[in-house]
Amino acid sequence: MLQRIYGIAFWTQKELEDKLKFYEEAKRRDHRKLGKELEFFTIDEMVGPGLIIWLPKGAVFRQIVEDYLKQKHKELNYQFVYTPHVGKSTLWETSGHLSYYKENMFPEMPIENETYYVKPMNCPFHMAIYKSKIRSYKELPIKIAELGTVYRYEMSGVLHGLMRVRGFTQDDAHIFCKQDDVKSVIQETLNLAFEVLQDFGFSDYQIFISTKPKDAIGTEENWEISESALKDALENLGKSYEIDEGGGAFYGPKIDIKIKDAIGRFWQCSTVQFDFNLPERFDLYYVGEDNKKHRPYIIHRALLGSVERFSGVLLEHYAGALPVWLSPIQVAIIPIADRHIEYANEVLKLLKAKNIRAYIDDRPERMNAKIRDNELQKIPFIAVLGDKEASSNSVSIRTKIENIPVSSTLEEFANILDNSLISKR
RNA sequence: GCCGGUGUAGCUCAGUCGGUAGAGCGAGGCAUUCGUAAUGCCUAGGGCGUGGGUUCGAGUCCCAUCGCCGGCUCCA
Repeated sequence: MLQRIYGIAFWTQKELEDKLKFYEEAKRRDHRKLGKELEFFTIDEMVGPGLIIWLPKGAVFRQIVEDYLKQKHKELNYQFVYTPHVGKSTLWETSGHLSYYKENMFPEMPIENETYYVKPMNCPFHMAIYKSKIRSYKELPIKIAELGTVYRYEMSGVLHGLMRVRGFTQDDAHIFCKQDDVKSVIQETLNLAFEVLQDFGFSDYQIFISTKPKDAIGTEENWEISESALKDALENLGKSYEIDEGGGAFYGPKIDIKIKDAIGRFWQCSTVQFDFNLPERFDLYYVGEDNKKHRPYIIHRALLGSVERFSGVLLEHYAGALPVWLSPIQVAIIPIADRHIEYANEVLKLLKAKNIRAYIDDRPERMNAKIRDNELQKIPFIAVLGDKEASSNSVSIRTKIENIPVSSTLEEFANILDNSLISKR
C-alpha cells in the first residue's frame, strides 16, 4: 500500500517566515472572506454550488460596474440587447455547441416535443439578432453588446468563490465587420479593454495571443489578417505579450488577458477572439457595395470576462478597500451624541444632493465603536460630527486616502469627494 | 470528476479516553449621550451538514451522501 505524503521545506528561517507572512496576507485579501465581511455576496448550499447571490451592498457595487461599462460602450456605439436564458436545441445544433460544448452545458429540458438548453454562451442569440434583418455594408461594423448571464456545468472540484462559478454574467459583445474593418475594430477593442482595466486600477496582468492550431477552419487569409491585427494592436499600445503558438480555438485566433489574485494565481478575464465558424453555421452575410453577399468577420469579446470573476479579482486587488467610485457606501456620518443628529441630517442631505452614497450611523453606540465598525467595513470617508462641527458648519474627516485634511468646511468636503470620484483610483 | 483535508450558535472557533455541548464576537433588552478602532450589565440562541450503522450510551467510532478547502484538468 502506498501513502502519499506532502511536505514543504525551506532553506532558511527567513524564507519560511516570508511564506507564512504571504499566507496570512493572502487570507486577509481572500475575496470569499471579504465578500462575507463586507456583505457583498453569499453562496447558499440550498441554492446550489457555484451560484452567486449578490447581497444589497454587493449589488450596489455591481450596478456601478455595470453602469460604468454601459457608458463606456455606448460612447463607442455599441448597441445593448437582452436575450433569453434558454434556447431550443436547433439553435445549439446550428451553433455547434451541442457537438463541441455539450459536456459543459446543463442538461436538456424537454418541453412540448422540443428540447431546450440553458445558455452557456450568448453568441447564438447575437447571431439571431444579426439575422433579424438584411445587413448592408453601410451599417458595418455592428456591435451587439449584452451583460449576458450564462450557465455552465463546471466540475464540483473547480468551483471557487466568485472566481469559478456555474452561473455568471459576461460583459459580452459581438462585432460584425468587413475584412477592411478588422484592423481598426481590433485596435478600438483593445484600447477599450486596457482603458477599462486601467480605470479599475489594474496594471499587472499577462497577455497571450493564441494562434492557429492544426485542425482549424477558416481560410489562410482569415487567419493571417486576424492574427496580425491582434499583434499590431498590442504593439501599437506598447503591450508585451506571449504567443501561444497553435493554442487558438479551431474557429479563430484570440487574445486573453489574465489578472492575478491574492495568492498569485492568474485568472482569465478579458478575451478577444475571432470566430470564423459562426458566420458559416448561421449563414450570415451582408450586402456589399457590389450588391453581392459577403461573409462578415465576427469578433467576440468580453472585457471584464465575467462580472463575478472580475469582482473577485478586484476585491483581492484592493483587499476590500475599494476606490471611492466603487464603494457601495462612500461616506459614513457619525454623530457623536444624539443632539448632533440634526446637523448630521443636514450633511447627509447635502451629500445626497451631490449623488454621494452616504448614511448616518445613528445606532445608540459610542462614537469609538461606530468608528471601528465603519473602518472595518472599509468605508472610504468617515465624517465625525460633534459640537465643534455643528457650530462651525464643518466636518471632521477620517480617511485612508492621502492628502486629505482632517477637518474642513462642508463645501470643501463636497469638493474633496468630487475630486476623489473623478479619479478612478 | 479525481487525490487529500474538512463540516459544532448568524460569524470565528474550543470540545480530552465515546458519558449527553462551550467561549468570544454578533443579536435582543436595560442603563450610558460619549471627541477618532470594541461602554457596562442582563437575556435568548445550536444538539453538532444529512441519512444509516456500531454501542447501555455517539460532535467524538464505521459506511454512505451533500457542502466547503487545497491541488489536478478545463475555463470567463
